[in-house]
Amino acid sequence: MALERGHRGERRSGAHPGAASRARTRSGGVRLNAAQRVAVAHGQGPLLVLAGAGSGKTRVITHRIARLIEQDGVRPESILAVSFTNKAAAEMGHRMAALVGAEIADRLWLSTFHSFGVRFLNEEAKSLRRGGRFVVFDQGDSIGLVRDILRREGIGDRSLDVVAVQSRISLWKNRFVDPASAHADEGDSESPGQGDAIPDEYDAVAREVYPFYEAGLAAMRAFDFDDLVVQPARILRERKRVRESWRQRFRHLLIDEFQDTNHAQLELVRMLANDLGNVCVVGDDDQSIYGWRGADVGNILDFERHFPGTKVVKLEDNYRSHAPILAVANRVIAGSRQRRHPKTLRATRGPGEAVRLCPVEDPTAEAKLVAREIRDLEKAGHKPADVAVLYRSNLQGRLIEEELRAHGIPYRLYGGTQIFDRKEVKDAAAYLRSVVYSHDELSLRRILNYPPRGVGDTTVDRLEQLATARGIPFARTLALADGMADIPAQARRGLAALRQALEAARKRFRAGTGLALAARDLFTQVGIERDLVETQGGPSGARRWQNVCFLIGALERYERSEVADKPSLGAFLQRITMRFDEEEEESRNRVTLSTLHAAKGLEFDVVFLIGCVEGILPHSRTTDPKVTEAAPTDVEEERRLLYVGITRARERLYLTHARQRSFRGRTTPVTPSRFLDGLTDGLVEQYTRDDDAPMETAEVADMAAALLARLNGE
DNA sequence: GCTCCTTGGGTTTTT
DNA sequence: CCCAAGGAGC
Repeated sequence: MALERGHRGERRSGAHPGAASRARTRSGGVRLNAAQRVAVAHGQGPLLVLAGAGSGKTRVITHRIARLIEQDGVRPESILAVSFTNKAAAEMGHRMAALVGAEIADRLWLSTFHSFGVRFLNEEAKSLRRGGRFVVFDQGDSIGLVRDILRREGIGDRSLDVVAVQSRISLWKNRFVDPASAHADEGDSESPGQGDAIPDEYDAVAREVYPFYEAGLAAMRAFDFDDLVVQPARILRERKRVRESWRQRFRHLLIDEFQDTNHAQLELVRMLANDLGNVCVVGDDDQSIYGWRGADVGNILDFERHFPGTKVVKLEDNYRSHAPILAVANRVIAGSRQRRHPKTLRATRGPGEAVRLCPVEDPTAEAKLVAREIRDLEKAGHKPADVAVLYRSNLQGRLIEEELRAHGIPYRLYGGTQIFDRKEVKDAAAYLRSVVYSHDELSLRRILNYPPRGVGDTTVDRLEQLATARGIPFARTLALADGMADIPAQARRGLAALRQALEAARKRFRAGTGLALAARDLFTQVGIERDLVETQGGPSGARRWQNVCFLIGALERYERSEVADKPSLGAFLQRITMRFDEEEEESRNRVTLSTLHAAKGLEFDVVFLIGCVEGILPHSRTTDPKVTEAAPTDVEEERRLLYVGITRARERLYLTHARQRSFRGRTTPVTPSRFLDGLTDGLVEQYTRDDDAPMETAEVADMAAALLARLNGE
């Protein structure tokens, strides 16, 4: 029954026995504090848990679920717990298994909004005009579709930002504004979702594209990420019987990270909530950092209005950080000018070290400081894995990376470009999609001439014209190309070869066994391996083929794990589109490099929060009046970003700010972040290293030795 | 149909 | 300054 079976296998391989997991909690053994107990003990009706950073919210959720099952006798399959990422959902599975045992944990519905949506739409497929099978478009696909439409319909010029157009449409969709209403909205200041954004040329373009976009999805039998939430919500709203049946299914809903939900997600929760209103939401408005992509902090601020009679519990005891770190965090967030649920984190861990405020000359010196400190920390017995370097933009990470490498300090980049986003993996996946989803024109066009087989733009145009003229799907024209005189012989041969390869693969995949093998054969047959390894050549070509092999490996793993259900290529593709099977985490001992956004939910003994300067944090895009759409609320989101970063630290926190940085090739002076104002009075201490100078011979020797040791170790 | 070069842009990102 | 994406040229 559980949506995410992923955690099963991992747990079997011996992850967390319950005792170990309990021993790990720092909240004074297994006892819950008073507020936590209230949240766990709450019976029927809506519950809002305002969980400050490090206040043990996951414990509350898991203990609450366990209590519902064990004391109230709620059946596990009638509990739906929604997280934001697959990783969080899997982690929840582990924790639940530790609490109530694997058999019971596996019966729970633990999922993300989006994987719930897929499950829902698969089940309700009959009532959808798109028929039984649908392809899921990720954001890249959506952008690709918008790009095609802009080109095909001749809208705008090429300076147009396609991403901006797609994001307007996405914001509309999430507010249930359909293409017709988007037109009706014209001039309405409420237009694209983000409150007081000024309607501009992009609204006009997006409005024009929107109907084509929706038609395109329908023709391709595709749902984009927004649809995965919006469509279930809409179906539940419009069909009483479907609604009643799903409401009966779930006695209790629990939603984590509620401050990150958007309008459509709230609506889905409302539609799923039964008459008892057994909805428990957990979150922290002070950690709301995804407003820019449509998250509405109002969902948590006004939860009591959405669900009358809500019981509110505040978790303010922090079990993570030492007092000075919390004092700084409280001070930073108290400066917020936005409406919030007032909260103050209380320290339960000892007093500890003052937060270190580090002025440096420039980002290079910043990187050097970080690397040198980490080396000293290692000497003092800290493990690299206990240390993180956090920053506003990925660009900043580059410099740190270089410096750590020079010092032989092992690191891992958190987030960053995922393996499934790599071009070669997307190409390979497009082949699989073309096999399964004959209507997925986007994927078909992607592979039509990859690897190069003599099919150029002209040929594609001809086929497209033919499809339009005859009113047939684009895919069907492949079979007709042979008879078309205006298509060059080479292109005809190429298309025939592609068609046969896809057809042969389709037969093998339909059998439902040996999926991975069939995929590998397909990739080899159409020449992906040859293209990467030979044509493109070099070590990078081999590595890219390895990435493709990773996809094959993921398919193989899926095939083996999902023995209960019948494995299907379609299900696999839906999973990878939703980043289900992310890269196996290298749990080796490494320093974490991460953006502030990606760091939410993580914690470390030592945190370096670099680039605390105006223009970076807050980012200039949110403060520069010249930049369209910069609203005052965006600056407050930057403040919360800093707050999130600060509260990642358990024992030691460095806040670094450079005096100058280079911007567009120019060296520009910068000032410390406004958010640091008022932190000087005893909360923090100034910290500089005295070796902030050319390296000494001994240090060079040290670095060389560290590097050598690493090279030998790998 | 493919390759090199110019041009423009440079925040965060999971699903 | 550095990178990615589209256009002109081969």
